Amino acid sequence: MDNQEIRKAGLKVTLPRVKILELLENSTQRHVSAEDVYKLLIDKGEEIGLATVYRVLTQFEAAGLVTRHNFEGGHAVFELDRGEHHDHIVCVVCGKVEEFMDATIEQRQREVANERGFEMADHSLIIYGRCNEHKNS
Amino acid sequence: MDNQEIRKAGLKVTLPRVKILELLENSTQRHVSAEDVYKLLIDKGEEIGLATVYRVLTQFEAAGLVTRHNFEGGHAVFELDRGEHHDHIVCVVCGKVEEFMDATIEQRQREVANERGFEMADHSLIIYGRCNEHKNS
DNA sequence: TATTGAGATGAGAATCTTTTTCATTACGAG
DNA sequence: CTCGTAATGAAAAAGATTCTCATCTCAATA
Repeated sequence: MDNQEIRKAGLKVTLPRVKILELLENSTQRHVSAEDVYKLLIDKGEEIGLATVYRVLTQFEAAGLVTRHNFEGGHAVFELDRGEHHDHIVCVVCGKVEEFMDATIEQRQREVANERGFEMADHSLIIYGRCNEHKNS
Repeated sequence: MDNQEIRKAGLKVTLPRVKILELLENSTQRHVSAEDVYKLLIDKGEEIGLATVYRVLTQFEAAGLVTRHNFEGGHAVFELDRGEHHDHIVCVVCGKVEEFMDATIEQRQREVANERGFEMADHSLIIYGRCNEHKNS
């Protein structure tokens, strides 16, 4: 239940927070911007402020409920954390995003960090390329 | 010589472009924002506009002279391309950035892309962790 | 269940980054 | 050296995000 997740994050269970979390859970789009969340909620007839959306998403990020991605494009997108870690591959033509997880890469990253005296906490890997439909363009 | 690089990129050799390229070559900081470039040049007594800095950096990126990174922080940073590709490992405490290149990871990335029908054009890998001096914090 | 105070919200202002507009200027081909 | 095109700078505009502050709401407790 949503309320538990919010409470576990040390946040009061408020209407805006519940609405945003619900939307993230039910959205067909994996990656949504703050603006997206705001518009989707407004379209659904909910009453919410853009500032609140930004605040809540940042809190959710701090709580580990969502991940913020700085893809290209000048604005951040958020993704609900469903437990399974993965990286992204983005088509530079149509913007399609696919997810993947590769044990070899994960493993080597940890090793590379250690070799340099770092203790890996997290990482961000984005592969840019042309998808099947746009290999020519 | 700088002028050759600019000319090769299909751009006219103008004072602002030369100044920016010189600065990138001589800067001690590997990663600079457009704002950084602008301020550094102004401080050196050069006459340049911020809009020009943005324009030129974008052109340099398109020409493959520099790489734009979307680290966290809401603003892009640029890095002079010195030929050798590399990825980054960033200390989440002090912000120190080190570079690395790992053939295994590079190789697997290409494979992962192909497996999914993508033709890899580029990629961005950033490992976040705690460096030697901040493993405890 | 009513009270109440800390924390949360919404609207709009403010801030920051980046892009656009447009009149002026400078490169470089001839 | 002349001239057309591309480049520049300043300021305005646009876009993303944060801040301010008066108001409201959750949830602990009386």
